[in-house]
Amino acid sequence: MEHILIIEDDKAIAEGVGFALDKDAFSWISFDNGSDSLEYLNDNKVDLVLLDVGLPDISGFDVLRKIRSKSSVPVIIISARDDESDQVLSLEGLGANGYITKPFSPRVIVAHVRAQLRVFRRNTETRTQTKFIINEAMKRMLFHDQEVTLTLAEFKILSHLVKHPNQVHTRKDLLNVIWDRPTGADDKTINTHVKSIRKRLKEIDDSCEHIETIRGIGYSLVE
Amino acid sequence: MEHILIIEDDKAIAEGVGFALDKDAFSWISFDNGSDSLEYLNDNKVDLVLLDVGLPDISGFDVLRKIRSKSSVPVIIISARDDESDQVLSLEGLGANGYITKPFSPRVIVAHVRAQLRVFRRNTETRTQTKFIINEAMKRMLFHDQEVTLTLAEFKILSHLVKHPNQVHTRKDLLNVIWDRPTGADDKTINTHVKSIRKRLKEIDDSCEHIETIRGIGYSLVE
DNA sequence: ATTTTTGATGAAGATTTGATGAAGAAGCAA
DNA sequence: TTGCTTCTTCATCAAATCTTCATCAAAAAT
Repeated sequence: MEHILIIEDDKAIAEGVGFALDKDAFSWISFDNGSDSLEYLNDNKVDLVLLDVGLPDISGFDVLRKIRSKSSVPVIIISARDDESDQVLSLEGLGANGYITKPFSPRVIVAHVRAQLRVFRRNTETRTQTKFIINEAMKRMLFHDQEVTLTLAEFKILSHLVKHPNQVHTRKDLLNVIWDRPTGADDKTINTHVKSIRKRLKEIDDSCEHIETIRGIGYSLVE
Repeated sequence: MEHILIIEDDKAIAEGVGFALDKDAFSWISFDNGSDSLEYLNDNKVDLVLLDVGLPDISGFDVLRKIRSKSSVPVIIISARDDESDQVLSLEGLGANGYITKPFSPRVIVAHVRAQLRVFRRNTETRTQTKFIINEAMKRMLFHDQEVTLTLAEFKILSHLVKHPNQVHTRKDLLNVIWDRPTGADDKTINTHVKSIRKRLKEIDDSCEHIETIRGIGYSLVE
C-alpha cells in the first residue's frame, strides 16, 4: 500500500484529506509541523508528501528544500494563497511536483495524489552517460577521454543523444535540435550526420555500436 | 528540445503561454481545435500536451480520451471552470497528469510543464500488465523481464493490446493502431502480425496463450 | 456428415527503410 | 573571387518488414 505523509497544521483539512485517502486505500500519517515531518521522513518510507506551505514553525518552502536535499519523493504543495510567484518558486525552484490552491476538496487532492503516483512509480534514475563528457561552452566532446572531432551539427545531435539516453529521437526531433527555427531540411539529412558521428566514434572505440537505429522511428543512444 | 502541444482556442492565452515557453527553450505548436491537434499528435512526437477543456469542436474531455487511447504523453488540463468534479474526472477517470485553474499566468503554466516533464522523464516504463513492461520511449517491450524483439507494427499492436486488456479488438482497429492514415491493407494482415507476436512471446514463455483469438471478431489479450 | 466460414501457417512478393559514397549548395575566411 | 568546411541532397544497394497468397486445419452452420 502506498504511504502518504500529510504536513498540515489545520486539523480539519488534514483529517478530511486523510479520510478521503482511507477510502482510496492509501495509508497516511499527518504532522502539524515541519520538523516532526522531516524527522519522520528520515526514518520511514513515504511514497508522496502533501505539504501545506503555511506552517507554524518552518516555512513550507524550507521544508520542501530540506526534503529535496535528501529525497526525490513526489511532493504536492497545498496552499491557501493563490500566489503566482509562490507557485513558480515551488515548482521550478524547489522541485515540487504539483500545486493545489484554495478550495481544498479532499476528493480533488486525492485525485492529484493518484495522478502523481501514477506517473512516478519507481525511480528509474537517469544515470549520466559515463563514456561521454560534454563541454558545452567549448562545443567539444570527449569520448573515452579522447576528443571527438565534430562539426557543429554533429555536436548538437550527439550531445542531445547523450543528454537523453535510452530514448528514441525521431529525425524531426534531431533536426530541431540542430536548427532552432524550422528549416526545410529533409529528414534523411540526419542519416548522413549520424553516419559521420558513428565513423568518428568508431575511430576511438571500434568495439560497440553506441547510436542505435530504431527502425521506423529514429535513433537512440543506449547505455 | 522538448516539444509542447497547446490546444487552446483563445489566441491570447495560447500566445502568452507560447511566449513563456520560448523563453524557457521549449519548442511548441498550438491549435485552436481538437481534431487538428489529434491529427498532429499522430504524426509528431510531442512531449507534453496543454489542453483547454473549453474547445469549440470537441469537448476537451473527449480529446483527452482520444489521446489516452493512443498515447501516454503527459497532459495538463487548463480550465476556466474551477469545478471539482471536472477535476476529479480529468485526473482519475481520464488520466490527466495535472490540472490548472483560472488565473492562466503563463509563468505558472510553464512551471507546471517543467514539473511534469521532470517527473515524467524518470518514468518511461509503463507496467500496465504484470507480465508486460512497455518502454514507450525506447519502443521496447519486456515480457517476463526479457526483451521481446518486435518490429514497429508488432510493437504497436502488442502495446495496444497490453494497454487495453480483456477487450476485443477488431482487425480493423488494430490496423488503425499501426497506421495513422488509412492504408488499403487487408484485415488478414493482422493475422500474420499476431502470428509473429505469438511466436516471439512463445520463445520466452511457452506455457500459455496470451493473445486470444475471438472468432469472428478479432483478438484480445487476457490477463 | 457435409459444407461453409474463419483462422493459422509458411513462403513468396512488394514496399519501405536506412547505410553509404559522392556530388551539389551554402556559408565563411582569406 | 578562391578555397575550405560544413550541411544537404541524391542515387543506389541491401536489408528489414509489411502485405499478400495458397494451403491446411478448426469451428460453425447447414
